Amino acid sequence: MPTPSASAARDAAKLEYDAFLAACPSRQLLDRISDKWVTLVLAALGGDGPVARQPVSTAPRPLRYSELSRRLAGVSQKMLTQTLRSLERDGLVARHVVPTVPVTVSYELTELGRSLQALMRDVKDWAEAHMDEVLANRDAYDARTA
Amino acid sequence: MPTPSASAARDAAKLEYDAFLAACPSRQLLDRISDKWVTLVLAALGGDGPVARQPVSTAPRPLRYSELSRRLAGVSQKMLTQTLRSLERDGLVARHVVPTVPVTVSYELTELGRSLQALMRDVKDWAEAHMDEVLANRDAYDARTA
DNA sequence: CAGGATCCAGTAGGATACTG
DNA sequence: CAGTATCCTACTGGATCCTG
Repeated sequence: MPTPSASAARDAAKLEYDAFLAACPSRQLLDRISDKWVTLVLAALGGDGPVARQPVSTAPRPLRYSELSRRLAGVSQKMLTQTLRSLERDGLVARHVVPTVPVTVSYELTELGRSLQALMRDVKDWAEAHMDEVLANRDAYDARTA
Repeated sequence: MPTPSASAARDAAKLEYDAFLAACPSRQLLDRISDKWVTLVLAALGGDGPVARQPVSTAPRPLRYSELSRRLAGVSQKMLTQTLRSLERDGLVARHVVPTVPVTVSYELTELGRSLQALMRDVKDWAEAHMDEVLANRDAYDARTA
């Protein structure tokens, strides 16, 4: 199944699925991945560098559950677990359990996950890079409508 | 031109803002743009072609409110209006009112909006392109945990 | 046509407590 | 450590009615 049909299937899929249609499964998938925590989890697991800022600093490596919860400041354990389960089910992250005591669990991106992470990282970077501009626009809008 | 918040600040912004921090404004912005309807509205206004499939078909042009609601199948008028207002306030879309009777309102992407749309289009395309793979992963996961 | 205003159900998501 | 289970609230978002 996973063979050279990669690019061929990709092209066919683009014609099959259309997120503009309410009933299309891709609409649900879009809804899933359009999530703050999904973006941040992927970013954390993928290393936060724009491309390869410092190959040493935050290189993509498996992260422990506790590392993730520390990295994603403010995330509740419920949302973190829920997000991780969802990503695991969709095959975007792989979960590794080492039966030490207490157990050691780590997460890392799959190939599929990395392909999405590359896109989501850009979105996260966009948000950080254009924050000032957006803030200024909001002020202008609010002043205009006040 | 010693403006502290002009272009120099943009570069610094990448270092200033960090969506991993709960209190950072960019976290809120990330939350805003990580929205199904935002993605779809931007895609609709930007033309849905992957890059330039048919320069004639769905070229980026201003869209009427009713055109948008038809394009985004299943969107409620509340969500559409709310999304458009939010995008307008953030300076991602421009709203044009022509005082005919009844009024004619159209929306188009701003420069800033186009910069984000380019990223979000990739995300939407990703969802459509990898739908089959994700679906297969879900089946495998569900079978495994059943 | 392009919304504004309400009402209301569903659920996302936080806080807390417990467990292998 | 890495969760699961439960409770509970607040907000999301759809449906409906109304207007310039």
